[in-house]
Amino acid sequence: MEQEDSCIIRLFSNYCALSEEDKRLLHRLEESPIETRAGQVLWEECDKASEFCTISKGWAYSFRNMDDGSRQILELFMPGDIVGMREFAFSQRLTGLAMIDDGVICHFPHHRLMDVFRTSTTLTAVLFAIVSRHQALLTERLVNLARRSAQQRLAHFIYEIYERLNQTGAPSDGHFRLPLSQEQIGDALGLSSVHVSRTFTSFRKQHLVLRERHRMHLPNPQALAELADFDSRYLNDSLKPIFCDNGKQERQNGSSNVTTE
Amino acid sequence: MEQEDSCIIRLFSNYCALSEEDKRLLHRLEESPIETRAGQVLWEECDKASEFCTISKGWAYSFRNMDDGSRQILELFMPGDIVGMREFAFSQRLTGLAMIDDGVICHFPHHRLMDVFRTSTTLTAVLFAIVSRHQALLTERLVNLARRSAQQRLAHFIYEIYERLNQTGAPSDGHFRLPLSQEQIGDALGLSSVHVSRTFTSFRKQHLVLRERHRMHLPNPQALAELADFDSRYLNDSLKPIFCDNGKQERQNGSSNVTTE
DNA sequence: CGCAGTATTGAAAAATATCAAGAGGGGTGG
DNA sequence: CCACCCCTCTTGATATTTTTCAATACTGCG
Repeated sequence: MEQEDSCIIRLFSNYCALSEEDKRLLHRLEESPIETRAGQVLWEECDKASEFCTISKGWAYSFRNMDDGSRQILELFMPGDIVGMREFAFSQRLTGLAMIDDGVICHFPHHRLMDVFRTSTTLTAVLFAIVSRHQALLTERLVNLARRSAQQRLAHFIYEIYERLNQTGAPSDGHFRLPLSQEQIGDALGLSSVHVSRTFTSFRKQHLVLRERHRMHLPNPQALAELADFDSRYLNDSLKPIFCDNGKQERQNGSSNVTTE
Repeated sequence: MEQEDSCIIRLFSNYCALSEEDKRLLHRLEESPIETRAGQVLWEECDKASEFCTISKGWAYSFRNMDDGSRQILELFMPGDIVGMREFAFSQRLTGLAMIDDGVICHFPHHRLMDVFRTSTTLTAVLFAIVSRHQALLTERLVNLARRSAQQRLAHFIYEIYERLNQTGAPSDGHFRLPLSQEQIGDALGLSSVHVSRTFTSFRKQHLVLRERHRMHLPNPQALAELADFDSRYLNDSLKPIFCDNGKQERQNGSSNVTTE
């Protein structure tokens, strides 16, 4: 219980109580950390894919460069996230990965995951839960891009980040850092940077979002969430206790049960 | 080797040679098949989630109803697909599921998956591979919706289906059935049904896609793929042999290796 | 001080949605 | 077999949203 510094372990612990053996296994996924610089591209779209990585410090994003020169940012990763699961079944990367901040990441090869499958049913289940949650994020982003106006998209994007940050513990009465340029935000939302700027201006006039360089302030998060038609189930509901095997198995009888409700 | 009728087993076999024991385990996921009718809603967005299901016959789609009355179709499922993984970590459904065709589906509870984790590392890895491939599809759809014109979106959508159908074996010189109305296609692509109609008309004039009710004909699939900026890696590359444990393990030494190249 | 990246604002253009009217097709009941 | 109706599709006119282009301002930094 002493090496709780690891964000991976903290992340996994959200889903299930871990045995010491499990923790030891997880620690192996964080061997050989590497310092990275802001803007550094960790891999390009067609690179060979035989590794995952975990992000220990800093933010990163996955992206795709389009034929017409534009770019789509697909996912935003924060400390504790596991990156590269998408390519488990693939030999090549399907998206690039770049650091936003300076940070620290740890690579580990695909077959290390096989060790986990072989050794710990608990960790396997938690991994599945993490992938499942990740897919929920992707789905929500898809809905956001396909069906909402520019205002709603931006509101949703900002509010999602705000919520994710709150979940990691840092309670921030509406203030937080968002180290993305308006162009990058546009790349994430499928909007031109010009329109992102206009939308921010509009939000400022409505007193919904105040942005000063990379510092954000939400005077009224509730209102922003409503504008975005934000349904937070996809972020919150996933922290329910998962079926765990280690020792106490009594949780497995009732079907699914929620933590707080 | 005699019960190869099961599409689940066929699907899994794409990734890895299966032991008889594995096949038996898989068969348990297809117990108690249920007949379903076209249009039938298998679950709604907020239903309790404690089951997956496999689709044995027919097509289905997942959807999300928006506040403004519109609807987003997220994924298209075909025989052999496993549905509902997204909610493994959740207590509620995040999207609805509806049948397009008459069909046959099989439910199985989440904890049945735990049996798989406990019993077969091979199947666990294949499951991961399937989820990974599924995530690749989602990602591609996201890029499609965020970054492409209506023409490209529709072209990409149609060509993806064409490719997926080809992969399941039915080689169809450009002819296939697409049992979706133009309104449903619009719901999938974030376009109005009117605009889908216009785009189809334009395709007909360009001799790219001929659609007659639910029958599609692609006189020149190549051209369509080019228009869509279609990169088929996300569909094809995933069939590489995955690290398998059963018996012959020699595949695990080299890092990742591709089947055909 | 000047420079490069970033943000703002206006005007015009392009893409897509909405509204509305009509056409075709297939099933059902008389 | 016909009439009718519902559903899907098509097409035109107009409205809205977002993009693009261009000019200018801001900011931190060497």
